[in-house]
Amino acid sequence: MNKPTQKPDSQAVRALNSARSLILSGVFSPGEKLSEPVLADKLAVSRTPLREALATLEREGLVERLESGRCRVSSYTIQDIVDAIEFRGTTEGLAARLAAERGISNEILNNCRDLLDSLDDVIEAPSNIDFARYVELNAAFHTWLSRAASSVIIERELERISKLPLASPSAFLEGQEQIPAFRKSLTFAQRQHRAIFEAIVAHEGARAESLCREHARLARENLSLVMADATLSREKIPGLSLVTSK
Amino acid sequence: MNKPTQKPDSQAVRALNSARSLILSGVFSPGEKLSEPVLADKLAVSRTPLREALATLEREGLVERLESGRCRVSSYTIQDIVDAIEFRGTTEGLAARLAAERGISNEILNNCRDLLDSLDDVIEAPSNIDFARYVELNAAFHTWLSRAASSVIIERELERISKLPLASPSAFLEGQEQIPAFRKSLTFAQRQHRAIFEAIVAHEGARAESLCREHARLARENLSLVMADATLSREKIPGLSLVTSK
DNA sequence: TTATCCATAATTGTATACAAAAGGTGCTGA
DNA sequence: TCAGCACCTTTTGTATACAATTATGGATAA
Repeated sequence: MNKPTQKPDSQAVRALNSARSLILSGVFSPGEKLSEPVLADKLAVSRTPLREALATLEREGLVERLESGRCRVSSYTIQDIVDAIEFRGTTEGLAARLAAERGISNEILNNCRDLLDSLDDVIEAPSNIDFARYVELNAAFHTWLSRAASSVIIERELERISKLPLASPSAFLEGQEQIPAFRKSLTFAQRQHRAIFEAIVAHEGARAESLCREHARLARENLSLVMADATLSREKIPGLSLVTSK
Repeated sequence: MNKPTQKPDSQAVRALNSARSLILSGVFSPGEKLSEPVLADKLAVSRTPLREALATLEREGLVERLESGRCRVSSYTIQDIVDAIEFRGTTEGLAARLAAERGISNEILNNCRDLLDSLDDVIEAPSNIDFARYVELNAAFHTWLSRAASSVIIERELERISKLPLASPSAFLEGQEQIPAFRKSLTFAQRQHRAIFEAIVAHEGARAESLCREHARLARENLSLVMADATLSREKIPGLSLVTSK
């Protein structure tokens, strides 16, 4: 039997999730100062768990602390986002290289095979693509990758990096739906997924690494598309409101 | 005029520094559970700032939280340390590659030239090497490197990575002093410093990157030396007490 | 002896009070 | 007009109290 009773979220966790989504959805603007009593009141928690939540948001890069101790919503440039994506690509590349060099168990390999087959099914669907399912499977592939090196350090770091604003592998997928070249892009991404996997299986560390880096460039392309296309609903993409033009 | 009056450390900062050094120096053993009231009493702060300090130590990887909410001193395997060093090398490599590709200002370049010259002076000293000075300059070089890409994201991440247990560029230098091959090792490291710098200047991104990775292998070698040599005073190296044999 | 259960102690999560510091505002004086 | 200052407000940092949860230890029964 699994545990049927899971303990309810603590106040700190609730405050964290609420505050995070308020920031990512653009309710608070970059640079805006946050008052602890005011925010605590809005989120219906006391200052103690709220301060804990703010500390977490600070390490996630959504908020920064001034010397005075006040909290401010972070602000990023497009270059910052590009750098964060590059950083993720490099670290995923490290994970893939180590996985290739060290080898991984058949069971874990098969997990990924199933994932890739499911992704193929979604993409080759005759009717419309089940978009939510693609996002889910894509995230699962990247989670698999973060674990492929069998290193708790690297898994932890990749999990952290994916929380950096707009650095996650799924960050720009939401906004992509209406873009014409969309289906082709997904097909290409899936080809890269397969290639990364095959390289790992074949112990081709260098190839696995550079494929991962190139794969991350897709996110960068999507960033460009999103920023260029004024007709796109930019506010749909969580965290994009933190990006300032300057 | 600079600010003559710097505000005193907060209770949270004092608690953080005290607790960190207690853990790194091995006063607390890996796996040991920490009681907030007891620790707060020992550090002469109340629980509120102590909890803040513990949250910071958690993100630094020195402490982890059980599902019950209790705090436990983290435990690492040698493989974990190897992975953390590899991760640092990869990220420093990214910083160096970006610096090479993007170019950097003459002023910043000259800062590094001065650093490297000073390092040469220390190493080529006729009498004994000023060890503390070497450690200081070496750390300065790595800080310079973290800034060379002109990316706040990468600078921030490298700063974080250097706080992972035993992943810092200076982590094993303390224990190296008595090792015979010591001076040769420093000379070799300094050659690598120069080569990394020259590669960045020449916009040779790939070379700068792989040199950084290879440079980080020195830390791995030192780790092996320290673990192999039973005569060495392992307790001198901060954080090594967190490494468990299994 | 070993497992189970209950009572007790200790621990964490949270709210709140208060002091110190920072920020803001309007007044004064040149 | 504008700089500087005093006063008031707001905000953060910290201690502490209390409730809910978790660990502990011992007694009891198989």
